[in-house]
Amino acid sequence: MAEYNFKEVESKWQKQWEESNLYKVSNISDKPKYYVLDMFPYPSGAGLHVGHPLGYIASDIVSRYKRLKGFNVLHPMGFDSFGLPAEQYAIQTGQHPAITTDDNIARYKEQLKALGFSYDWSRELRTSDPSFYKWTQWIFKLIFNSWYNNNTDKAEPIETLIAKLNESGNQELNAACDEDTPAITAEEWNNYSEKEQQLLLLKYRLTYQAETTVNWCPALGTVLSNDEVKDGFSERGGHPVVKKKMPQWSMRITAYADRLLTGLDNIDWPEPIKEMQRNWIGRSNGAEIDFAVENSDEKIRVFTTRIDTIFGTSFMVIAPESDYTQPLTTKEQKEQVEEYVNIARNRSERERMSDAKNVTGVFTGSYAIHPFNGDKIPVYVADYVLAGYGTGAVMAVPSGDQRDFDFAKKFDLPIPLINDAQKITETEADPTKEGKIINSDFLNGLSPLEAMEKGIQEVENRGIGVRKINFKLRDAIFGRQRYWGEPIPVYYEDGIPKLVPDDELPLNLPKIDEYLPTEDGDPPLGRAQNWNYSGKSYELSTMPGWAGSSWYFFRYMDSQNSGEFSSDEARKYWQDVDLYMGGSEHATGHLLYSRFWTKFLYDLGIVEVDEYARKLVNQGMIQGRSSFAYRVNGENKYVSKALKGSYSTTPIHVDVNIVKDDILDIEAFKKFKSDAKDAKFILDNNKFECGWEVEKMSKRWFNVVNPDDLVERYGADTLRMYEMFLGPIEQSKPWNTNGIEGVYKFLRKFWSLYFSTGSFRISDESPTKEELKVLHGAIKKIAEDAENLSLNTSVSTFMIAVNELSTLKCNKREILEPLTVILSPFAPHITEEIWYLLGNKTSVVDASYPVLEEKYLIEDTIEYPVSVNGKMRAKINFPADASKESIEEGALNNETIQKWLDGKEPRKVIVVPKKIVNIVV
RNA sequence: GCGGAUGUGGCGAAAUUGGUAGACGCACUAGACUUAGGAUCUAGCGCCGCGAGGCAUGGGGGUUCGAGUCCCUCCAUCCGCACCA
Repeated sequence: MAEYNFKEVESKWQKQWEESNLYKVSNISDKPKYYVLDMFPYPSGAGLHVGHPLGYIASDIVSRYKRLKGFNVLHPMGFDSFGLPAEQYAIQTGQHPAITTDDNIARYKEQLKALGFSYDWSRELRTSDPSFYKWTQWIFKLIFNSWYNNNTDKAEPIETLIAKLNESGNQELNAACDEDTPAITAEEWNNYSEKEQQLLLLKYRLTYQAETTVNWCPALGTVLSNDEVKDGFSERGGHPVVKKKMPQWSMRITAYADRLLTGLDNIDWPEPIKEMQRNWIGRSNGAEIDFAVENSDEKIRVFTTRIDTIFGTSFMVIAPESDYTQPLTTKEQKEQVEEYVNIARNRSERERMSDAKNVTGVFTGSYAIHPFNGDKIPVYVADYVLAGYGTGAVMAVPSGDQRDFDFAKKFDLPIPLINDAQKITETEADPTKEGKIINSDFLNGLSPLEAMEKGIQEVENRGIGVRKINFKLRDAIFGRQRYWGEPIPVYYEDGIPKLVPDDELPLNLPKIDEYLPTEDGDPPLGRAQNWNYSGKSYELSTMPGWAGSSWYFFRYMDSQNSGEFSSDEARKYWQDVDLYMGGSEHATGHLLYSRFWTKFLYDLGIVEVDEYARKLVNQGMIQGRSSFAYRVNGENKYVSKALKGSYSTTPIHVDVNIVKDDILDIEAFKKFKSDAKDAKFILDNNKFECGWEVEKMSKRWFNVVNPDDLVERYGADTLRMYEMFLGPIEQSKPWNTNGIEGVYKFLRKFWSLYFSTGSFRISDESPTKEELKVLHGAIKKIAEDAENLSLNTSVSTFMIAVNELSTLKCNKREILEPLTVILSPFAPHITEEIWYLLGNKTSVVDASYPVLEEKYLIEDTIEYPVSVNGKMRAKINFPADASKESIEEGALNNETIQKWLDGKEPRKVIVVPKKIVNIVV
């Protein structure tokens, strides 16, 4: 077999690997552990496209590299198999989503296996599998049975809360709870009925059911979490979303806001992801202040981060949905306010956002009293203030805040200046933090920063407010009115949610005959027969998509364990993920929720770590690169790109699979587009060139490139290396198959190093210094690149090494065997075959990474570029052990240099060892 | 508007972190071998110039003997957030 036959080689070894369970990993090992995790895919019907494997290939290379380096590597794969598409397909066809899902997974696995990934498939998991969601339900129960103690700053079992309530009520409690939790004494608590007690506990539980404003998507018939809504539309499907009040299961993620924020400092994640999470959590420091209301007992409590500007308050604004609205509206204004509130309430998110520039609002008729100077301040209702943030009311400082400014202009309210550095214009406020405070009584003369501190102190002294930290983060809605998700292990007794006992788990998803909501508007589970716990109905909503993915990384450690979430030994050994590879689109969803659950499990002592992924790398998105042929308007005629300027044309999408190097296969095009079969083609240089544009990879634009086709044509090893060669892993880029030939050519050249005159022939001669230098140079560079994931340059390094060895006609075992080993993470099949041909009985996977010998890299002489006044002149060789002095001496006395110096004395000589000699005249 | 990232040949990209810019690959050009092949090999390939040489890392300015790299400023593209008080 002198010719490299990738088909034969790849299928042979894939079969071998599978039969011998080569990639099975043990939880018991003396080796250090390394855990490489890919974000598991949702198995969609479309199969993998060429963008999906990008991260998988990179993580597989790292896994294989770490194995060679002597680590015990956990590298699992599974499927996030609950989700909307399978359910919608079920609604249309009646086919059970489990069947669709199984089919899709089978196809995904086939595709993944064809790429030669070193996954331990014995650990495969699926979130929709009862043996997996049993533990998702188990965690749900733990969360339900916990509360957050702000004093200890961790979650605790609900029993400790009950003990405190028995003892002293909730007066001394410092806990995360609902806003409307009443203050009660121990006596009151003890006099509560069982039901009343349970209702109160719900206000503390880390997952709870409450009437909440939710994102309701009528088209999908379900609620969505904040991160599933983009610009007022659902992320999946792009349907409009409205705000609606509904009783919903929620997770009290807000209890963890601070820890989720500070935890970011200890993990090696990309800065943009950390920044997105920081913004999403949105911590801000400030104060809450009470404003009295004229002729009323009401007080308006506002939140501000700029208490230094309090003397610039010329009006107040409350949110339309705010509880203040009703009591503050006077009789005269009632009609107007109600009308406004109604309009505001019925506007969709989308309308509200697109209309953000239009300032609207209505006077309530009430006046607040400035707490420091006693001024009368009119109170307005306006929808630019949100009910959900802070207190739902603001003190408006028009000179310092643009929204307040716009409002003041529109309603002709005063705009007092409170800072000597403020420069406001006709249209713009100035929120400066420079300058000194003016017109502000006791704050005068202070800098804004000083004034903030003094203001807060004063407010606290007078007992009219408190220092306060606010977060943008909201509790996460946890229920979905869908079928294809984990059942929530809860039933209802007398309207109180009760947990299904552990020994009844998993609570299996029941069979139903139709997947639509019931006639009464209940979720699909309302159709299930016997969906009850000894006569008491189970919860009808299911868990959201992010439930299973919030903890799956712990399950891989011991995924077949049926008695435990995972064994202590397994978790103690694997600890956490060393490298997590996945897309940045999960920044404020999965990547935040999973940190939350990990911290929770850590608090309960179930897991050992409070951050589960040390290092995260985001692979870039692969975009589509659409090809276009230019059709002459009004004629059945197409024109090559370079000539289209002379015609009036319309670009027509062309299937990228019939275009090579931007040259169109015209015969294939005639078949692709039936109405073009008699078309004329105006060529340029005998070729028809297509234009191209970057678009999302989608069937619609005929720009989907399927990895199977490329594996068929070039083999998995070529595709793997080409995807890495494309550019830095973190970078998004359009897919372009141009250039794959170069990698294919490389592998054939590599192969031919081992063959001469048609047969495998390898020499046992000792290598020359030059050959050793090539090898060790490669070992060094590849190891460095693998450590910091510069996999694109490693491919280049291999190409250079193979080219050089090929030029040197080197076929020596001592060189080629180690080269095979360092290439094996990148091209596992071809190297496995070579390894076998070299006479090894075990897999190349079990080889160890060759030891780098720096001595082969050290040169006898070093070539220094020599420059005069910063201008490069030539390279001159110096002995490798030359000192700075001897170089100066040598360089200055060099005849050529003397000529450049033109007889002048050098003013300065700079020698950077191994780098440069620069002479300044 | 706020936050983040990125700008280098015809294209994808390198650049040991301040030291010969464009490695490696694609495309292209010329040649060799060929029972013409989508095989292989050799050479060329940033721009201007016959040449010596000059100009080049989004634009402008600065620091330095020396800047793709550091500083200031402007511009463009992409991504995220968006009435968060």
